[in-house]
Amino acid sequence: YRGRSVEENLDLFARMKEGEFGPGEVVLRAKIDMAHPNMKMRDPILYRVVDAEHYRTGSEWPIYPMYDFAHPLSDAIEGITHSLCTLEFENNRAVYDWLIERLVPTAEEQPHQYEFARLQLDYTVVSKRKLLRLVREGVVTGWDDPRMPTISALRRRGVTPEAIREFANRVGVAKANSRTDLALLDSAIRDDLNTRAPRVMAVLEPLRVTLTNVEPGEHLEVTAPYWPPDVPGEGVRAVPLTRDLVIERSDFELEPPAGFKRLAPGRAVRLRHAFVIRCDEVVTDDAGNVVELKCHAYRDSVGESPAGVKVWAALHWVSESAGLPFTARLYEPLFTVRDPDGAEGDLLDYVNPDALREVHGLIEPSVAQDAPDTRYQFERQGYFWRDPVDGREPLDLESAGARGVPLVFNRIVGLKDAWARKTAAEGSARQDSVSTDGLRKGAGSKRTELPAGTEPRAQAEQSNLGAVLEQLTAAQRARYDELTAAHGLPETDALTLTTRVALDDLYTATVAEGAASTSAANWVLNDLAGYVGQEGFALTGQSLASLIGLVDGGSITSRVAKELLPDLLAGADPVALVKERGLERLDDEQAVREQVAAVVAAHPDELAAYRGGKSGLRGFFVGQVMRATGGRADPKLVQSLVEQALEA
RNA sequence: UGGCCCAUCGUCUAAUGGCAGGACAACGGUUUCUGGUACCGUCGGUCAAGGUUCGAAUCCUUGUGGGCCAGCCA
Repeated sequence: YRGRSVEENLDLFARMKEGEFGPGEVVLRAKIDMAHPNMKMRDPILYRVVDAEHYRTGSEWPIYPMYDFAHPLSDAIEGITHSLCTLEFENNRAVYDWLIERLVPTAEEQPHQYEFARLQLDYTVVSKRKLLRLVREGVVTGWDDPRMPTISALRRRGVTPEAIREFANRVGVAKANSRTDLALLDSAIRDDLNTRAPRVMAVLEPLRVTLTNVEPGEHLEVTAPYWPPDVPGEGVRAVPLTRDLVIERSDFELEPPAGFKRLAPGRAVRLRHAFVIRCDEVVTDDAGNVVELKCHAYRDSVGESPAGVKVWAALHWVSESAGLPFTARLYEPLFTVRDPDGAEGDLLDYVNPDALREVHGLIEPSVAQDAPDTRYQFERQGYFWRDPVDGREPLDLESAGARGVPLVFNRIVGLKDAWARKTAAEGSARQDSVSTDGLRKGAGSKRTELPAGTEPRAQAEQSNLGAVLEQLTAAQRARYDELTAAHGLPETDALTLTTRVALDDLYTATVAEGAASTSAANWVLNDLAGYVGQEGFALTGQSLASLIGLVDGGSITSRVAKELLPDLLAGADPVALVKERGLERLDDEQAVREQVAAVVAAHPDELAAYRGGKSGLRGFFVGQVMRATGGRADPKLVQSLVEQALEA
């Protein structure tokens, strides 16, 4: 079909549009190159017949463009300048450019496609297909299940847009495939919520505390500020304080380990915002579990320290009779491995069964008066808000005391917990010493493991050269011998020239114009290899030879020569350019010395740092002088003068 | 196997060929009625080997590792 005439194709396309053909019968393709190394360029399909119901045109319109056709056209029509997409479309850019060049007349109007790496997160997957499977198979409750990495899930969990943007800023944009640590997300969320979440007290896993010297019916009240002193914000609330309280189970230890700063038998701690209590008696059940603490209250210690009593910590608490029962949903990473995509076997084998944990606790009653979308910090626990789907029933204060009020809080993110970190670290250290290493997954880096058999690399390369030489044709072999023997080029250089004809042509032309063979080879191989063969490459051997002459003869610095390169590639004459722009090398010691002095004088801080031992700054000074002279100063001279000036 | 892309502290990311810097994490300290916050400090990196250059994370070559492409999907 590639040979069919334009007229015939146009007619066929018109009939395609009229709906004469069914799906699969005909297709419109771009005639590019069926042998193109990039598969996307092998005559890509542009239009096909689709038998589908469109939400606006119904089944009237029968043909639809492929992505590769629609993308460049819609960009051009909409006046897009930079079209951004993810890395997997890199190969498609060739088709994009091919179409744009043919369809958009001027370079100024031509849009360009740029690719960037997709954001991937540790311990989760972000591919829509895989997330869909989690939804379909009921691993999660839906796309907005707070365990999911979707925007709707983050929103439901309580993460603010500002936190997500800040996270995105911290991650940045690059072309390297990477996988971001969840800690980066967590810290962005905490930074955001720290200044906007009022503090309240909630006990997630309650342990009963009875204050022996507070009467059963006695109703005390403390006034507590919503904000700590270091966070701007005003307002207070009343917190009921009664004989019956609860504290966090983890805030009491029968036998406190070293470093444990909380409540234990005989110890005293402060009830946050209230008085200090002392644990006098521990009540256990038949199985030996701690079920209740009987404590003495230092009732005069609100706002002051009781004399002669060591206060170990300040603990959050809630009145058992006045507090509101609630459910807390605690979220952990969705998967048990850092990279579930890369793990062997079925994805679902790595789902973390504890990604959602529900606990039932008590919260201070003040929250009943707040807007339902208030985000709180539960002191010493984390940031929470009421789940927008299951936890937003209007709260009736009258009935709030009654159990069964649907008060459901999501943990948005936990607070940093130095104590938990410490105990976890010690725990795993103990484990490691017992178990064989590697049981705790090797969190090691992606590429530190060296491939097996890299030892005898030098040898391998040696024999590799021999093997490559074997494969050369007779003509190539002759050329290789000529370059190594007659021209005196190193083996690797000779080999590259031998196998890359375009480079060899330029090299030959340059040498023919009188350039030294090693200089010519260095320039061609090191500085020009990336440009030779590109569109608009107009550098001749003559021009290169005269450039080399200028450098080797000491007329210009190599730095200036390299800066001239873009002009030379476009066909400019080096000698004329140097004359026109006044780029001759600056050898006048007095003039350079003045420049050095000026630069040193202009950077007193750097000078002090250098003299303080930051010797790398010498390069900074050299660079500044080179810049000041437009790259013209003889770098060796600059180097020695800078050294003199810095040591002076 | 071919073509294209990528490689910098444990993680993410900067650095017109001229100071390898920042954030997170970790570790230590100060402050604290949150083992939070804030502040100070410490540790730690250019995948490897060659080459070009006065000077290379940056340019060249080769190697290694990773990603993408062979749908009438996007």
